[in-house]
Amino acid sequence: MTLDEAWRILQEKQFKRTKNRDTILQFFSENDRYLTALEVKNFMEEDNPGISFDTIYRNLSTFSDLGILEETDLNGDRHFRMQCDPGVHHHHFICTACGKTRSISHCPMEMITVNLPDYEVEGHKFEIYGKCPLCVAK
Amino acid sequence: MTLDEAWRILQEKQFKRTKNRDTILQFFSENDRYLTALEVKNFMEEDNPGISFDTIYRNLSTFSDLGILEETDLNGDRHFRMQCDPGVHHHHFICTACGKTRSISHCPMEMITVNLPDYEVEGHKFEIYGKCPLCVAK
DNA sequence: CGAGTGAATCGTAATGATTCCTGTTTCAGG
DNA sequence: CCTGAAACAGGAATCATTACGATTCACTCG
Repeated sequence: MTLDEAWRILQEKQFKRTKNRDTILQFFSENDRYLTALEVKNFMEEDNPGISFDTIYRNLSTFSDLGILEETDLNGDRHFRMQCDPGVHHHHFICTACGKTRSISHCPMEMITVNLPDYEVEGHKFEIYGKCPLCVAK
Repeated sequence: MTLDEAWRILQEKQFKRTKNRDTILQFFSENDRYLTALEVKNFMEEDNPGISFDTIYRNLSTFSDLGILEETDLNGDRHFRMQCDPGVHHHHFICTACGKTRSISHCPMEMITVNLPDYEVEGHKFEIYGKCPLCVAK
């Protein structure tokens, strides 16, 4: 997702355009991988030393709710990345060394829900972990 | 997995037979679902009020390492359940209401790794969330 | 069977991520 | 430019999890 698309969504929902939101989105648009709140904070402190975790988490949650960011739990910590393909269902390979991701378009759900009659499926999680070609080379 | 199988593994690896480990395994063998450390602690306090979290987590981690328990992160918290089919790769449907699980034998990995040449796959996570037939009925 | 040894445990303190609270600042609209 | 609502800063609180020194326990061997 581009910065413009993100801001279009935010303004449509009446969210204000603030410096902090700009900086956060900027950071995500430059980093094509899952990031933690701490990484975001470290980046933001460069030009806003007093930034608070409250601000970070509030905005990350907002962005996640609006579908601007994708969110996942890795080792019990929340991680966020720019929504890579809005509206298109997909999964990720996640590099455990550098954090970079690769989209996986195949989703196993259709094949499986057939075998779950009477079950009410609400969601699912499918992620593949390993080393990307670049990190394998090292 | 049965209690006997679990103890066979533990004794093979020279782990001592303690009251706490007995109680923990007992609890898991009676509850066919993912449990938190807190749930385990609450159960154990009935006959051991002074039980410490250190003991709980240490043993849960040990059991998980030995393949006696299966472990997963749900909403950022560690959850454990008795290994249901040792040695046989499978996934789970997890009921978000009662926590009960149902094994899913189908695994989408073969189909996908083909499309990840040069990637080094270390692991994957596939879980389905929703309501089981019993909880749907309510 | 009873002492010795290292594993296991207890009790509590520390940690790290996340959330909450309160007063202050900033944004957008009139 | 003024104003109310949204957003923010700073710090305290919470929750799960881990760490640690002191103590107890399970098993071994004499």
